[in-house]
Amino acid sequence: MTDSAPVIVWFRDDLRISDQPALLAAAQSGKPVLCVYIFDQISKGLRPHGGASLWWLHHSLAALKTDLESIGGRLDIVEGKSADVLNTLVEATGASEVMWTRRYAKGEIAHDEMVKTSLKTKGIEAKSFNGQLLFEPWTVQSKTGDFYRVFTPFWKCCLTLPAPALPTKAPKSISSASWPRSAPARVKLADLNLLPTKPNWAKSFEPLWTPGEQGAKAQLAAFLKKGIKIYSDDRNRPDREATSKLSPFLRFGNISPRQVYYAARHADETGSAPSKQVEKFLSEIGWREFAYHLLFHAPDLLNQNFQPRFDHFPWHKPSPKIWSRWTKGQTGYPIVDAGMRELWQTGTMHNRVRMIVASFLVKDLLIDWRKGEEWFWDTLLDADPANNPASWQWVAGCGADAAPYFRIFNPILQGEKFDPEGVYVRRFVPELDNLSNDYIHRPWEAPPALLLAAGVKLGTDYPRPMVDHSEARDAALAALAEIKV
DNA sequence: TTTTGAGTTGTTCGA
DNA sequence: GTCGAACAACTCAAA
Repeated sequence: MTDSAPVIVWFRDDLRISDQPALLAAAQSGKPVLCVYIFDQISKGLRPHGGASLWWLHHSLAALKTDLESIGGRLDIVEGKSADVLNTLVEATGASEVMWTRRYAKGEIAHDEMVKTSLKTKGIEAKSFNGQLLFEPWTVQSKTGDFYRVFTPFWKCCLTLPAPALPTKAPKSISSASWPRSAPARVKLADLNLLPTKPNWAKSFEPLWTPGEQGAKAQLAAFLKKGIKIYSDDRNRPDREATSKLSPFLRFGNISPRQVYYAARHADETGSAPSKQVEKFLSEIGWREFAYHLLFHAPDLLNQNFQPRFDHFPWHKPSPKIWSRWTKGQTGYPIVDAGMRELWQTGTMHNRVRMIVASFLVKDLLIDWRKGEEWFWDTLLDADPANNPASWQWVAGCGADAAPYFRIFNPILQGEKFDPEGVYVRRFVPELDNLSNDYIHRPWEAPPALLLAAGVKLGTDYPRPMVDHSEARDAALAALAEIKV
């Protein structure tokens, strides 16, 4: 009996088989391995997935299943409370060890700690590994022993630390343990009902994304071939193709940050991409690290203003009408509307445009950043427990950054600067297709004859601006002045 | 110990 | 049309 005691690998946000330290350790133990995914939307402290994430999760699990089978393994899926499932499973299987990749949100840490303790009382060892970050949060600190609140010194410090471990290959083969009758009931992936049906709003995602490890590798290869070479120059241009599009893969661990980091370094070393471009890209991976470290050290990042003086900020409670104009991309500012519609149609949004739409919600409409964060959490394929709140707080001005409070994005200027020919706007706001470049970011200023010729009837075909930006800016500055220290 | 300078992502105003 | 200053003021490293 003890000979066949299996090792359980508990998969969570690490849905891959290469550079997967928990899986590798299990394979190297020489014991039979049980690969388990527990679909858990109910345990206290674990944030339920948003809608778009569920779509990605479904396809990631399908891919992981195939990948595990290719090395002789299997993926068993169970629905329920993680702790209950694991406890029943170890009893049923007589497992000696449970292995997993660490996660860093407040509730996740507490939850996994609880699981670890309850396994320990049964004499079962739980081993956790780092597969999610380049540097563990407790290893990066300033000279005073505190955590960093500013990115540049943070990233500088990271780069002086011992280099992250080199990525490892997938185990060549694993021997699967059987699933005893007394173990929790397994479910088929399809029975989790992760995919939208009525209506299938994810249909437009399908041609754009291939979730899973193979898809991640293909995406990385495509980026290394093209985007990374112009990354620093073009990354802010939503009308061009320079971003990596790796974020949802990283979110679900279809690829590890170490794999991305070393692939980019390699591109630099072999001269296939200029250092300047690569360094900029690596610093973006650094921002992901920074967000995770902030979340670890300031666990209430999701709900609480990082700067407490914002606790008294006079947020407006949006009417359903106002709210739907932002979410549906009907604000009357073309760059904002293009972004919100891109999000709805593709499950992602260009980084530059995320800042613009977020600034518009928070500064022009004076709506609490937490509302925006929730919307993004539900609609983004890359909805990330650290990046999402950290970035929203950054835009709102209450986050970890010396962001001057007067940094309020002007949606017209931003559009003209980063989408000068309106290529991006026209893609997602086709009703403005025939409007000339001069007015594509400010249609309400276009001469009536021009609008007529372009077939645009303001207020009918395309909305007038829901607020006057200049007035909204003054209102935001006045509100910000109220909470000045 | 204190001081100084720089810090992802910006905008407006007036010369 | 371009350019610099001003907007307010915290963190962190280096001098």
